[in-house]
Amino acid sequence: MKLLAIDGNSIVNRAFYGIKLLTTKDGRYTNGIVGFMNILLKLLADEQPNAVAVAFDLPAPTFRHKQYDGYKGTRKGMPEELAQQMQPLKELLSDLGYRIVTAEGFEADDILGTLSAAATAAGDECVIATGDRDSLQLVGPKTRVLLASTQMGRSVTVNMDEAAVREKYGVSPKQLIEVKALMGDASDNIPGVAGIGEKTALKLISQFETLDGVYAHIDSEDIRPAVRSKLQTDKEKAEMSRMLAEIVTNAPVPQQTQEYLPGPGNPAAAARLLASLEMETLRKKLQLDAAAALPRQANAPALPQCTPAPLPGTLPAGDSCIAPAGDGFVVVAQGAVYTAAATDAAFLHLLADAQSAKRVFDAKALYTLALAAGSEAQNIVFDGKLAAYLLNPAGSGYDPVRLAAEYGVQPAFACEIPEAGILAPLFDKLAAACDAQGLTKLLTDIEQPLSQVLSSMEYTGIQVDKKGIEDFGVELRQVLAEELETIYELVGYEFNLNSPKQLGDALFGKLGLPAKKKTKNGWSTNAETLEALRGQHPAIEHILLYRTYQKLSSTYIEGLLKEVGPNGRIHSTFSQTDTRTGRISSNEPNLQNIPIRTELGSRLRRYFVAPQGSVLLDADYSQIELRILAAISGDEQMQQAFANHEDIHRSTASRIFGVPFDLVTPQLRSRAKAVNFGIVYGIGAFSLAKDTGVSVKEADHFIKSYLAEYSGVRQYMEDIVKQGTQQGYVTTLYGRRRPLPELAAANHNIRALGERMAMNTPIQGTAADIIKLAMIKVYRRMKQEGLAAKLVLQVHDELIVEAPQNEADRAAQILGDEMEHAADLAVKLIAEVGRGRTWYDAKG
DNA sequence: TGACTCACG
DNA sequence: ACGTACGTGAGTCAG
Repeated sequence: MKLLAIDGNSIVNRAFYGIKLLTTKDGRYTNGIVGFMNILLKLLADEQPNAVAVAFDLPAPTFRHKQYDGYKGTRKGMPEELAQQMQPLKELLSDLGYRIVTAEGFEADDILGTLSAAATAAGDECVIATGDRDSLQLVGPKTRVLLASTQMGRSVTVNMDEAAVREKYGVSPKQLIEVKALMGDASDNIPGVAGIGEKTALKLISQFETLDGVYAHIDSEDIRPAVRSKLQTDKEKAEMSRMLAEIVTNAPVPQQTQEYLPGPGNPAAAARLLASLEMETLRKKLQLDAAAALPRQANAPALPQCTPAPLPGTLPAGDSCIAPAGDGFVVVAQGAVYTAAATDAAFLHLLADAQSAKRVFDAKALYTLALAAGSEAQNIVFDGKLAAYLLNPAGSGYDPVRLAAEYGVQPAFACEIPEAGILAPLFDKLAAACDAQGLTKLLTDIEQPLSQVLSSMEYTGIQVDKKGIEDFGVELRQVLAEELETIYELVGYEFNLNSPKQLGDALFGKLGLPAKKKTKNGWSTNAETLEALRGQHPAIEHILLYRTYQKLSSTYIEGLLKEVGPNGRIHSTFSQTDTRTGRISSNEPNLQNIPIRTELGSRLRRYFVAPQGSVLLDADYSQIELRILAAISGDEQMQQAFANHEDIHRSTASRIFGVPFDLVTPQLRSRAKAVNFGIVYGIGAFSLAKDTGVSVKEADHFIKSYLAEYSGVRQYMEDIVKQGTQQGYVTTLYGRRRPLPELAAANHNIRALGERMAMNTPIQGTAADIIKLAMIKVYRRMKQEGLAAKLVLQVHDELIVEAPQNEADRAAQILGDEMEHAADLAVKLIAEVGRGRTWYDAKG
């Protein structure tokens, strides 16, 4: 038999500090639980134990078995963020069938001591998992300690058996007790001998075996006089410490290894708990069924059964619920369940039927399905996926069954398709929750209409000049090869230049260049670092060039070519549920980060084209985030600057540097621009200094002048942080919410991050709301006026339309007008429209 | 899979 | 004393 005995408190502590703060959408912390479970799963896989015991300290011991005057039990209290996680963790472990072991008046390590002694006596093997070195004294012929520790920022587990302990400390595991008696342990309030540290203690014990041995040879020549006098002074303390240092083996806990064989537990309860803790990955790892997580009332009558049937050509009149299920879709109407494939004529008919109202999960996919079939989906009245996103934009993927478990939805009936029974009640619940949180208007007036626009954009795609991209690629690869050769020659040997680790070794190791900052795995080799090394070695500038070309070649040339369809167009996916702030994201490929800042990179935009006879229209908002800041903060200075059509960065420079408007130099303007950006991001002097190249002190001064000059902004920033802290979330102008549990963290850095997010999210999020509104308006106008012009891309503050030549004027007018009038703020919105045959030209 | 790097607003 | 601006996605390496 093999027993795995875990020091629950110690491991959960390691887990908590090793993983960034995670919370559920209602602000319950979960990172300790996640980390603990991951460690547990790894231990189970590595050790394959028969039995498992998880020992915990009891939260508030009423008495101590280690009686000692000085002992106040001053182990560092656990932070609130972790304390909250202990109960659910224990519950989860029990539900999974593992035995929790506690004993009044005994700490976890005493329980481990007891269990390992008992196991050894019974001839069983015992493996102890802990982060506490004290447990090493328990190592024996049948007991190993798996010591979790953090080395250079990464967590490692060291397997300690008797030989390993001897090797590391030069004494036997048991002798570690004697060592500790001498050196003491402040965190355990073990006094030891004053002035004797680990080194001396180890030396004494390796020579004299035990504490008694040391005192028996106190006059030995091998003990230096200074040490001798310390030993003599604290003899009593040492003997007391000897007792305290030894982990006890008589805790009142079951001693038979069999007692700790995992039981059946309660898998359904475990699944429900995991769902409520929003631990989807863990649920999968534990192989618990998502459907098992659905709530069931005790003694509830068996659910009525429902058997799926193929979707008939006509459906009984009435509303339906639709969701993706398996390879196809499930349709629930009038309490009956139907299945349908994406190409099913009956299904497409249902989608296009304007008479039947549909509540769906992922409307965008259905709109696209209909478009591909040459029709248009009608009367989609509710999208559960978008509702779930608005309720919790921090979610990681939205799945109906999972959401049902998370929201505690009771299935209406049982069905072999788990989605079927929960769909209607889930939609009811999500709709009610949106109502309760004031999100309904945002859902029905922005997100839901937008899903149709995005569907159209994805379906339309954007045309590219494939040959042009390929030729560009050939050119780049040629330069890359030359650069690579040059670099190898200059450095003196060949290595993988794409590996930051190998590059770091080359530059800072072989070449001996001064390393700036370190990363977890070595030296940082980012562009900023390399830029600072320019001129110190001829290879540096070639490496920077190589990096740039490599990025262009792999991400943009190869990445884009992979995605060009047979029609010569690229159909990116626009995700409406992936960002915390309400922005849209683009993937496969990402068309929102096509280069523009450098001449070479922006060449790529010449290959995004309009087909023969059409043009591209490009419209972007001018300074939308600063305009929003001016509007929502009510800052009169800033509003006035925009009303006067001033160059905002120049105006800011003039104010904060106290220079007449016309005397602002380009350098001052550029610094002011950096401050404006910084303000939107929730500024810090350090980062502003880094960005502008001035000293931290100067940067701090800039910020102070800015906030003094724009006092409305200062007030707004203070208020929004206060409000976010009180409410636990911040909102945009249109009521979009972002929960900010970080604002409640005890950790200063995390809280500071929360404050920056509180300052930035309403601005970034409101900008996202506004351009979404503009997209809907542009889409509707084009359609209403019978234009063939189509929206094809969105890049956060920029819209791109493909328009036939003869519609270009009209389409450009619609685009600009609708963008400028999408919102009515205290500050006017300005959109600048350009046109051209390529994206490069249209934006010029 | 996470870390690093770098492209965009 | 510490770490350090908001929001994304993709390619690459290395454990």
